[in-house]
Amino acid sequence: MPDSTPSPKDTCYQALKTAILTLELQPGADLDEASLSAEFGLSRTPLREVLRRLAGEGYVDLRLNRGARVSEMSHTTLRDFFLAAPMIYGAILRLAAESATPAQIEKLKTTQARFRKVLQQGSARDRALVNNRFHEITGEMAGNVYLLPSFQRLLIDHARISMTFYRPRDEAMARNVGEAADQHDQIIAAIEASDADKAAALAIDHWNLSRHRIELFVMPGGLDLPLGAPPRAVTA
Amino acid sequence: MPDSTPSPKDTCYQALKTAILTLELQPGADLDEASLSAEFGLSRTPLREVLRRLAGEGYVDLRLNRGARVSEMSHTTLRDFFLAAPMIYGAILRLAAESATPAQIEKLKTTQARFRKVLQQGSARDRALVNNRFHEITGEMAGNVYLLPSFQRLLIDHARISMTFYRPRDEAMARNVGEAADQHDQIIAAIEASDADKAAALAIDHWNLSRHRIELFVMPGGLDLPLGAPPRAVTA
DNA sequence: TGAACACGTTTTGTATGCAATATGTATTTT
DNA sequence: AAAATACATATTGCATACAAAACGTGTTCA
Repeated sequence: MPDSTPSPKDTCYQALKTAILTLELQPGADLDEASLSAEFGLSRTPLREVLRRLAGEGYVDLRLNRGARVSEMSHTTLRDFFLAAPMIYGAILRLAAESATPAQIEKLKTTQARFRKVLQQGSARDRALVNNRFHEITGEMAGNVYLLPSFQRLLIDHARISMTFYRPRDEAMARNVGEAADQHDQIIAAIEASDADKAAALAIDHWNLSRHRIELFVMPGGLDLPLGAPPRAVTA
Repeated sequence: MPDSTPSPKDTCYQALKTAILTLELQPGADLDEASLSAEFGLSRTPLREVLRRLAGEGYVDLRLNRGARVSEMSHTTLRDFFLAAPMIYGAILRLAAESATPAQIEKLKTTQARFRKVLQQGSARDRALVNNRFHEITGEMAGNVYLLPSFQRLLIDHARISMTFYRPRDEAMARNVGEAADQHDQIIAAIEASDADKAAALAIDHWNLSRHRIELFVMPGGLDLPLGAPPRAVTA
């Protein structure tokens, strides 16, 4: 039988991952080896291996002789993000539609059901995590080892960005998030119908919606700019 | 002044990397911690961290309680490879053309000069490594943190596939490799001219040539098949 | 007053020893 | 003779101890 008790190492790995995704550990935060190893009940050696792994996956940055930090999210990365995301996700959903297994589709539906639930009664944290899981599953469906590294790197920052707008006490925002859930349903339908073109198109739509959501958030109507900063056009 | 002596850890990391890229360490090969740590003069602890890092970058696979192996290259990955490569590399070169610095362009030219040199008088190993470096630099130029993970994963297997056809004692193959070098020059020109569309188009061409090279190699004209194995169609 | 320096503290990096898991071989059992 | 099992061996995983590097603080010197 499979070992039901997860090792402290796995626990630590998962905990750090979700803490970073949910911004409980903020970008740039210092990760002290001693305190972390104490917190999770393992010695520094395996903890360091966990940090190495997280670094490889893009969750943290390592600096020689100066410890680990939660990976940064600069403004330049936001631009890079929206350049890469539609292309990668388009390819992922195309492949997912071509080769998803029934079992995977079932898993995706279950996750989508959970997503709708947490949209109604969950926290921003729950929403970001379940949404993240939804997209992770589409990545598993695509099953292309060369696309996955970038896709998962995208999902990390997508989850972190999500955290800023998944607490919508704002009408426009709530409607936007509801639309995202509808798109999830369409994505599932396209995958189930093996309609690769439809799936790829929906990927683009999904990111356009996401970008719009961010613009709603980053540009809530006009913040005061520092003196001397010239106003910039929002659209390209 | 910067430390001129590389640490044993870095030496080990680089050595393993190039050994894997050049197939000196073959896909699936077992990596024994004890012997490796002895070979590179460091203890198992830092060596394990090197292996973890290499795993994160896609060079090796880790199996719980069963050590590290050089990552496999199955036939299914070859298909995935040519699905992902043109898209990713197209995007990389597009971005490279948009934002390469003069210093980076200079580095690319230097590398291309080295490439032409090793094409004439270098080993297959040299050719694969310098070609790999050429494309790595284009990745640096693009500078998009979300695209790089997949791109570097592609470059690993590209280098390993290259190793099989960079020893051309075959006329068609030699011409093909020469064409690749010409394409490199065109790529440099497009980047220097900030011509993103041209660069992206060249990326596609470059992969088509690469695919053709592989077909030449995988289908050299007809090997004797084992009895009972039905002949298969080459094209889809 | 300000900058540089020296020293003590803190934190990261490495080595070694031990525990746990997997592997290979010989023996036993049917 | 084949399969299963028990045991010895080898290899990986983890904890601790030590070395080295970075950081903060207080002092000295211009």
